Formats: sequence, C-alpha cells, structure tokens
Amino acid sequence: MTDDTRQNILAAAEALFLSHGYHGSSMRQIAKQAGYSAVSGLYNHFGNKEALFEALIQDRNPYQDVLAVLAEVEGQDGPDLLRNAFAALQAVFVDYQTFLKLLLIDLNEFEGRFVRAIWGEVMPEVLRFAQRVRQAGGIRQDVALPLMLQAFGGLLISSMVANAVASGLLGQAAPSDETVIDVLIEGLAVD
Amino acid sequence: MTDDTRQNILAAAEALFLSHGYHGSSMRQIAKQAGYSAVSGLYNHFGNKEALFEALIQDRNPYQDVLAVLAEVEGQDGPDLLRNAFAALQAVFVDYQTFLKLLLIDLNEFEGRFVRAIWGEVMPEVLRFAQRVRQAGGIRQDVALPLMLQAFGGLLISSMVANAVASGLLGQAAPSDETVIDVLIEGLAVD
DNA sequence: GTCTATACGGTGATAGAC
DNA sequence: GTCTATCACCGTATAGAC
Repeated sequence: MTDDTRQNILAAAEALFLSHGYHGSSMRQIAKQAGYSAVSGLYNHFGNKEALFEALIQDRNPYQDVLAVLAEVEGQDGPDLLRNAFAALQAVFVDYQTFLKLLLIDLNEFEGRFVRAIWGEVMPEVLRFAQRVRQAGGIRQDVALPLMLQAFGGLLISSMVANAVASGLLGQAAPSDETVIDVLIEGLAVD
Repeated sequence: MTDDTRQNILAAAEALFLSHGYHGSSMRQIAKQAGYSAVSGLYNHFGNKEALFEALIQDRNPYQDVLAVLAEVEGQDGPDLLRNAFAALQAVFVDYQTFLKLLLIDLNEFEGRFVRAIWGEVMPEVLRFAQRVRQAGGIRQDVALPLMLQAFGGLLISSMVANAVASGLLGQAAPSDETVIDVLIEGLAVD
C-alpha cells in the first residue's frame, strides 16, 4: 500500500475515533470517510479494527519528540535541568493533546498494550535523563531516583490533564498554571 | 425493585465491566451472570446499558469516604495536615482500586460525565480543606491555592496509578513508594 | 412487576463475483 | 478496488405469560 492511502485511512480513523470513540466509530463509517464505498476496501489495507488502531497509535505518538527533548535539554544544575525539561515536555504535549484521547482508548480497550510498548522504548532515555539531573548537582541525594521520577511525571501528567480539561478536550474549563514544577523543585533542591 | 435484585445486577455488571470492559460486556452476558435467562429481565430494572453503568458508578464511588477524610483529618500545622490527608486518602483509595477502571470507562465512553457530577459535590469540601491548610500555618503564602491543589492531586493520582500498575490492574509491575508527598511538602514549607 | 421469547437494525469480519 | 451475501453477536423494543 502506498503511504498516501495509508495516511488517508489513518486520518479518517483518527477523526472518527476522536469524535465518537472507538466503538462509536464503525469500520463502515471509517471506510466511507476515507473515500471507499465498501468496507472491504479497508480490510485490504488493515487486517482488522485493532490493527488499524495500533497503526494510528504508532503513527501519532510523541515518541520521537520526547526522546529529542530528553537527549538535548540543557541546564546549569539539577534544578535547572528539571525546570527546562518540564517546560520543553509541556510544549511538546501541547501539540499532542489529541493523543491523550488515543491513550485513553488504549488503556480502556487494550489494557494500555500499545502505549506500554512505546513506553518501553522511552524509559531507558528517561533513566539516563534522571542520572544526568542527579550528576548535575544541586539535588538532594537522599531522594531516590524512582521517587523523583514519579513526582516529576505525576506533576507533568496533572499539568497535561489540567491543560486538556481547560481546552475542553476531556471536560469543563479549569485554570491552568505553568509553575507547578517550581514547588517540586523547591522540595528537591539542596538546602 | 428490591435492593437485593439491584445489588445482584450491579455485582454482575461490575465483575464483567472490570474484566472485559464496557463494550466487551454484553447485556446478555450480564443478564446471564445475574441469573436471568433473558436480557429483558435486566431492562425491567435499568432502562439501558448506560443507566446500568451510571448506577454502578453512583454505588461504587469513594465519595463518602473522601468527604469524611477531608472533614475529619487533623494536623498541628499546614504540612502536617497535608501529610495526614495524603496518607488517609491513599488508604481510602486502596479500597477503591477497582473504581479506577470504572473511572477510565466513564472518561472514555461518557466523556467523564458521571465522575464529574460526583466531583462537583466533592470540590467544595476540597476547597474548604485547602483553606484549612493555609490557615494552619507553616505553608508558603506565595503559592496559590489552585496550584497547591493541582500539585497535591497530581501526586495523589500518580501514587494511585503507580499502585494500580504495581497490583497489575492496569499493566505490569512497578515499584511503589509512599513518601512522594514529602518532597512536595518540603517545597511548600516556609523556609 | 417480573420474567421469557422473539424480532429489528446495527456491528466486525469473511467470502466470492466482477 | 467494487459490489453483494452471509455470519454471529450487539443494544434495544415489544408482546405476552405468570
């Protein structure tokens, strides 16, 4: 299959999945939206609905951008690194807000199978970043690395969710604040 | 309908929703599990599948327990209050781990409609708790209340998710740590 | 009221003719 | 690529028995 037809189908599937959910979007609807007049046209390119969704997750995830941020972020010390990485990741996720919905679908329908596969590839780079933070200095050494990452990730997620809620993606409006990480950094910094 | 038949149906629906998801659990399966030989037996008690799910969310949510914790938690100062509330809420959510899955279903299938309704009743008490924390002293006054709540909630959620992942509810195992809140409190405390 | 039996249009998916 | 059937299953509605 050419890359054009593939992207055409993925775009149709994405639009429907985002607006009507996974089970709310039928293969017949996706086929129609993609310009086919019969469902079989879809099954010529993707084995089944699940394979179509997996292709969508593989194509739309922020994997590359997150890896780039973690590898290239700079800072004078640990707190500076954390602050810069947090801001850079927030900026990345602004462009991937719709991916949040795909992630939810993955969690619900496939027990997070597809996102976990991607996470497996990102995790090594995350650990490498955490070690960079620790070695850059200015961070309390009595805080374990997993604990620091859980706090960092939790705040990042809560910031993304607050952002998504504010933009009406998942619910109703709520005020967003970009400095939530500063409180954590204050707690992590050496006295 | 008697409370027995109601709880019988809810238990059957919960077991199936948790193990096979919302669309993976058919009304026929639920009816069978609840002891009926025809689907219609279900429709005598719940108007449709969505109403059945809503009743389940209403019946299984931690609303009462969370309200009780927020109203009754004590502490010598702000940091102490935050620490005690965090621990108490963590303890509550241990008993409601399966509710996480119902929450996910609500987010995915109903845009979080049912959980938002519950949240609307909890929020006033949450704000009252935040003001108690601030007035109890020992907390930086330059940190806005919504920011403090977002950080507190984000860490609570990340702790719950880490717990759920560790228990295999949502995915594969990961180490859990109960002191993630201490880092935040360190950042919130007055110098 | 509570249960059973049956029926309707939709679904994901397959098979075959053009 | 298109059409058309066909399959089992889905949520739901209805008619009727006790």
